[in-house]
Amino acid sequence: MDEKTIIIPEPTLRRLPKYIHVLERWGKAGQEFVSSSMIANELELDSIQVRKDLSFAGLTGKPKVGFELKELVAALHHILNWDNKEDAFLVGMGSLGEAILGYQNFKRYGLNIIAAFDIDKNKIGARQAGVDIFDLDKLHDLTQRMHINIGIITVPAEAAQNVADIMVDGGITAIWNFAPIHLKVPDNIIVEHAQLSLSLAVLTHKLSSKMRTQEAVPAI
Amino acid sequence: MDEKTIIIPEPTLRRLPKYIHVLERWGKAGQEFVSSSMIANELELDSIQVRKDLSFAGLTGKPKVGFELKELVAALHHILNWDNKEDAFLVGMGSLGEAILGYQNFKRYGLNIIAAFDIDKNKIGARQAGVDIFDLDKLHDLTQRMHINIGIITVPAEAAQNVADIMVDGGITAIWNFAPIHLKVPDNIIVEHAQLSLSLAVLTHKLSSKMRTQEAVPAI
DNA sequence: ATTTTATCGATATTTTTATATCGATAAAAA
DNA sequence: TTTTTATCGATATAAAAATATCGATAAAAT
Repeated sequence: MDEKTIIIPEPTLRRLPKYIHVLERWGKAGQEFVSSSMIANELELDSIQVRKDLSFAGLTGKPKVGFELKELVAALHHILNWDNKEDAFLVGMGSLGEAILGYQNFKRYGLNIIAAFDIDKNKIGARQAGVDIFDLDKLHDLTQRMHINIGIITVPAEAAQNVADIMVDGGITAIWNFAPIHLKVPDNIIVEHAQLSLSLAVLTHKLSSKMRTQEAVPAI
Repeated sequence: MDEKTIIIPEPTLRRLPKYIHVLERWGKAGQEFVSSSMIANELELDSIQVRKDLSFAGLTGKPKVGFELKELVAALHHILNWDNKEDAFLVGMGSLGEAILGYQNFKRYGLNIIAAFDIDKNKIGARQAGVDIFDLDKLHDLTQRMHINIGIITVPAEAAQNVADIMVDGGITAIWNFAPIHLKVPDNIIVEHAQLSLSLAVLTHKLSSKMRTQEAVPAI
């Protein structure tokens, strides 16, 4: 009842995986307690921010020692629903699709890709990373019959909207979109754009501003 | 002189590629002018926000018609330094590394990956997507000799810090990091984390909140 | 020729996010 | 046992980002 009313800010959501990653690493090393300041220090964040983010986990930390590590990891996983396995379909077996299929780590995040789709006859029927590749024709039917919630789009931009339409029609409720195009879907469908170019944009812009600054102030 | 003093907010930087993508699509279709509201409508954003973002391009739009499309695309490219080719090294020829190498589109963003590195003897010496794969041993020397600015890290988390250290030591100034770990580098080095898990976190959290809400309010 | 309209661009307001402050508390040190 | 210390957690403030307002203007419609 509480869980659904609390809205977690997106910037916080994006930091939670970072916390999980450090905590899991420390957990393997045998650590039992962690404090906000330890995490902040490791990730070069503000400890107040970390504490606020962690507060969404709903745990109470002990003064002077912090939080019980395993408990905290479990709570963070729960927030992201990474403690639940969720089946997904992936469409587009180009290089990016293959990479995502091959990247076993997603299973740790509860993402279980159980089938892939493409239009290329040479790919259809084959298996990749233990997953069968089907004809795109089958997407609608299989989505519906298997009650799949998550669809991953790794097709070229021109094909993406069509794939999204088929997914939505088949009952998919969340789309992870890697194509560089804004998908138009009904309001109740969740779309997360995971476009590498957005991240690259930040990098290249910062690099060029930096180079400009250095040119302006030559070696002292 | 103006260019370096104006700081562009990161949320804006992350939207610029989206604008570029739509504009290029429309440009191919023969469109000559675009308005903020057209873009906003297409991307489901606020037109005021789009106008403010576009203002960083430094162009003046005409009332009633908007901006000259080609001019705007060029200006946006320039902000991101995508009108300049920048050589880069990629380290880690796992599935993600291969995907990035194979994803030719990055060339459109000015990113030119000219060599790849790994520690796997079976991969070293081979070519992938027209790029030679070298022994990691060679990374430091080649970075230095070729004055490479951008390093891309696609190795497992455990190996990432070491690779980053070698890159920094070799003179790299910007790192695009795909490993799920926070890299510790000197202040003057730019690091952009492009971790898929951050984006997945937003998706899975939203999906689970949505499912909880639907459970609470069963079919009407 | 005049009015209407869609847009820009500047400034103002609101909302969101990040950061600071401070009392309370449990562990460690004196 | 008392003091010091590191932390939590709540509340307050500041900074950043998103959104609203409004006059100016050029194109289109009347």
